[in-house]
Amino acid sequence: MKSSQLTIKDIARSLNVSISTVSRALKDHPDISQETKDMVRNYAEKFNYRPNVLALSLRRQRSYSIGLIIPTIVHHFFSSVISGIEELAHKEGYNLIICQSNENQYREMINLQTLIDHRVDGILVSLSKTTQSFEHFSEALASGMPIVFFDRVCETLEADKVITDDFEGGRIATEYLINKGCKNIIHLAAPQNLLIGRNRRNGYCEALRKAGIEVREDRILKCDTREEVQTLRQHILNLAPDLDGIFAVNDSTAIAVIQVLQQNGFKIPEDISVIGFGDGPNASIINPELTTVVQKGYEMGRESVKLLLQRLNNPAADINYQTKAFKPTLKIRQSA
Amino acid sequence: MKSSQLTIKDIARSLNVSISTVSRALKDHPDISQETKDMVRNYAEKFNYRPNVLALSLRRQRSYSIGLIIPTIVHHFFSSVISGIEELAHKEGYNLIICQSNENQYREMINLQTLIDHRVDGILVSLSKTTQSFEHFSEALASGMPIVFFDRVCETLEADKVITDDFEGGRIATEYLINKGCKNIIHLAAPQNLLIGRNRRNGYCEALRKAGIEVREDRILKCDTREEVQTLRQHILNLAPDLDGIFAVNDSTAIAVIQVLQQNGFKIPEDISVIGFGDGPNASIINPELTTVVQKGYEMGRESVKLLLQRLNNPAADINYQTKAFKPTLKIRQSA
DNA sequence: GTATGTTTTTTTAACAATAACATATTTAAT
DNA sequence: ATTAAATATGTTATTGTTAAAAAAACATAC
Repeated sequence: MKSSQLTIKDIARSLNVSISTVSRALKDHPDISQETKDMVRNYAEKFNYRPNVLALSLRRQRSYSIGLIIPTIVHHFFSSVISGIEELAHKEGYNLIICQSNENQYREMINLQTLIDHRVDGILVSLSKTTQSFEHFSEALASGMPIVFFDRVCETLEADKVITDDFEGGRIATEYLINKGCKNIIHLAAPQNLLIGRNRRNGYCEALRKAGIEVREDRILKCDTREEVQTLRQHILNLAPDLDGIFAVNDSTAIAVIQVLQQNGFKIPEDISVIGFGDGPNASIINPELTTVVQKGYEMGRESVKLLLQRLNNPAADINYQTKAFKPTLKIRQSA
Repeated sequence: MKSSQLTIKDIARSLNVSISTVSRALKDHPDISQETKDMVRNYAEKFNYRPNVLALSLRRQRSYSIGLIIPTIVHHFFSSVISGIEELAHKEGYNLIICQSNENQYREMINLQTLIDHRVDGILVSLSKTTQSFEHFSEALASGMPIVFFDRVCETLEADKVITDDFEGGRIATEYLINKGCKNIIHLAAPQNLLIGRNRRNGYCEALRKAGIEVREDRILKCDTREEVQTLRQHILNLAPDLDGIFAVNDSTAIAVIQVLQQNGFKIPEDISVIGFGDGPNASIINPELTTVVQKGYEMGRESVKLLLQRLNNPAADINYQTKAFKPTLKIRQSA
């Protein structure tokens, strides 16, 4: 921004009035005469005056921007969330500062500090996979920074949260497999430090228990990426002959197993039924199309912003933290 | 940010020194005694002083933030670009304000104004599909705002640009089909107001011409989304018996045609070879895996930031605009 | 013709930080 | 002892904007 923008000071000088007269004229303050208002506004319009948001933020002690800390941007679910956040935030006059933690706790801490330094009015966070301690967040919360956690949240942090009912998701997926007649179902699970990991797993266990099927630890594998499926390839293939169902913690893992199994002669869903979690666009590209738990990223993004704005607009507010849980549904296609 | 943060003023008051002494002590100014420096810095550290970036930006007339206008976030290529941008920008001490144009020119104009209002130091843009006029950008450029366009750029705007060599991409894809023996190749094209649309198409035409194959207008269909494939479904199926090759302007369109063709008994690649453009994760999920032109989103994002920073750091600089073109390569899989 | 009231405008301070300039010490050199 | 230089600190102005307080300017009433 070389040729710096026009300021009210410039206008004041040109029009031979004081700075505050210009300021008030522009915001239609009743003290200013119509004549002066017209003069100022015509001038402002003519030379395309635009208020300096930085100065406003400093003055108002409110920046009208919100920060986002997200584990990875290149991910269908997360990018959907971002899209929902961006949409509503801009509609409400806030702008969005994005930080990527890259699934790294240290980066997450840096990101948080950056956003606080930039005096954002509030922060939206989905935890990184490797985050094991939460003091950085509890400190920020204690200092009065409004934070809304979404999807990957922490049980012990008291704050507003937006989640998918992951337990229910795991439960209905597994129940569906059981109803289809599956008796030997493995679960490809997310890291158990993540609440979503534990919840989906617990939902899986609950469904088995309810059906009177023994929950076996050796049938729960920590495996939540395409790459990990490759790593565990042989192990999975060894198990496969005894299996009739797989519940994977996300779509890409589900798809990766399907591919591995198919390459080794297993028929999906005839030999083994597979269910994923997420319902991204990939789900309808794989053959057979993937049966999966639907997770509404865009809506979750919007809801997170809603909760945040609620907190921003309600004054001190009774610290009555809300958790909004989205009920997952099962999208039935061909893989199970 | 209720309990407002500590300021140098607070420190000055507590320590009974002047504000500027604190300011200088914190930045290790040689005029300040070691004693005072230690005192101030200990205090600052103890009470976790953090400078107010807003005030700094205002003072320095530089915000250390850059803006991004992107057509859609939920898109593998674009989210890869965002990821690359975020990565480098933060590494270089800039933060990133994201705006989504939603393929809408009006939104794009609003986004641009928002970013200018926020006094970002520079802007990164990929044009929306519907953008037909470019005055908003040329005005901003004229006023001295550094802008780097990437991927979807405009020929007539003088600015730094980062692109894929789309002509070359279209050419090598089509050439590969021809070498495989295809003689009846259609092109599913992007809107022709987009330069990438024209370039990919021209590359396609060039390859045909070089091989002595007639370029037929009725073999170029405007069709660049999954949905449009559905709309043109019947038309495509009518053409199909005469075809042996398809070059689609992006992966999702390629995949959608493959699915439509397969559902109607055509064998890919035996009956018809299909090539896409992009090389997203979907490409290896479809069966047969998609042969496609590789487009490096992450790298393009980084390169865009590099060009922008170059311009920000070079003073007035001779207006010597650069265009960085990434040479595309063909990732050969099974669909062609 | 002064007091009071109303309207309109200007001045000042503030938001957080910094740079230029000014001032007060101390030290060193003559 | 005097002065210059070096050292350390404070004051003021600045960035762009707004709000509160102050001050003009003008009008009306007695």
